[in-house]
Amino acid sequence: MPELPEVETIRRGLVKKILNKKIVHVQVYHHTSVGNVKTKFVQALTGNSIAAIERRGKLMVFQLKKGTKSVLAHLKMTGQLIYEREIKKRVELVAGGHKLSESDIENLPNKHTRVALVFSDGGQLFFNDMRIFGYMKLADAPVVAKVLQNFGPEPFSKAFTFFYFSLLFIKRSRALVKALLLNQELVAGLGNIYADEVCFCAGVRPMRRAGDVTKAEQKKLFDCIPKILKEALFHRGTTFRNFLDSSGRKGNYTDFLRVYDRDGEPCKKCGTIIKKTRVAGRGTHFCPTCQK
DNA sequence: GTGTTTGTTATCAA
DNA sequence: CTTGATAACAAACA
Repeated sequence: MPELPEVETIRRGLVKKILNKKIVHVQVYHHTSVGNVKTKFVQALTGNSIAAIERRGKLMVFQLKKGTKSVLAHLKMTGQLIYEREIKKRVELVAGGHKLSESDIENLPNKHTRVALVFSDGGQLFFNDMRIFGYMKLADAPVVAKVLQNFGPEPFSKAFTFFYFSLLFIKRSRALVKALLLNQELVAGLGNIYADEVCFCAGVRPMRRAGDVTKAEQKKLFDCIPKILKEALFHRGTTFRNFLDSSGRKGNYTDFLRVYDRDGEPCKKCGTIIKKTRVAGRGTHFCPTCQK
């Protein structure tokens, strides 16, 4: 589940790898992944290059150099954006005895590859997406602006203030804390993993009503959001199932998770067995002792 | 065959 | 119109 730390890890990797490189070939293996406009997609990208890569929440915006259009890339649940250098260099690396990850050795494209971009230096960017929820879609400036407008503040930005955050608990007093954290229009970038981790960090149960959360607890949640996300970003994200970064490497935050996917295991803080339940339609993990 | 996984959106009720 | 709850989507795996 690529959430803010995973998407940001990918974005930073891609900035180093593909920025301003000429796209010489575009292969679309699955037309719905590009919004059913395969021909337009190929035409807009071929001969063009990516001038900037921005991120808003879990959405990446690839700004094209020629023209005013951008490509909106959303990985949803199982999307990957993996860059590989030309085959020759990979063979040399293997011959040189360097350790490579599974996906470096794996042959791309594979059966889940939906789009491939080939650059003039021989590098290739593969968009893999097992479940086909994700997309790479062309969008002109007004559409991009409209889409970005629907996002709440970035947790690392100045716009994310405690004044704003605490107001949410009044305006959305009947919502569950978990639902509030997952709502991209309120706060951008949290998904199922980090919503649970933030709740543990703050000592608040995810199934509480926002209106019942005290100011002190709101403050803890507010402080925990950037804290947990920064921690995860430092470790290059969490690989629960599908996540790989732009080099095909797994995220290292998996070992640091306190509650997510740890049901039946002892709490790292108090030893109580972590429980799993369903909140806001999602699998939800919490420590019955540490979280009130 | 069944249940489960989740980001987002559609749909419905209040 | 707003808010909140829930189903649906899609593919793979235990």
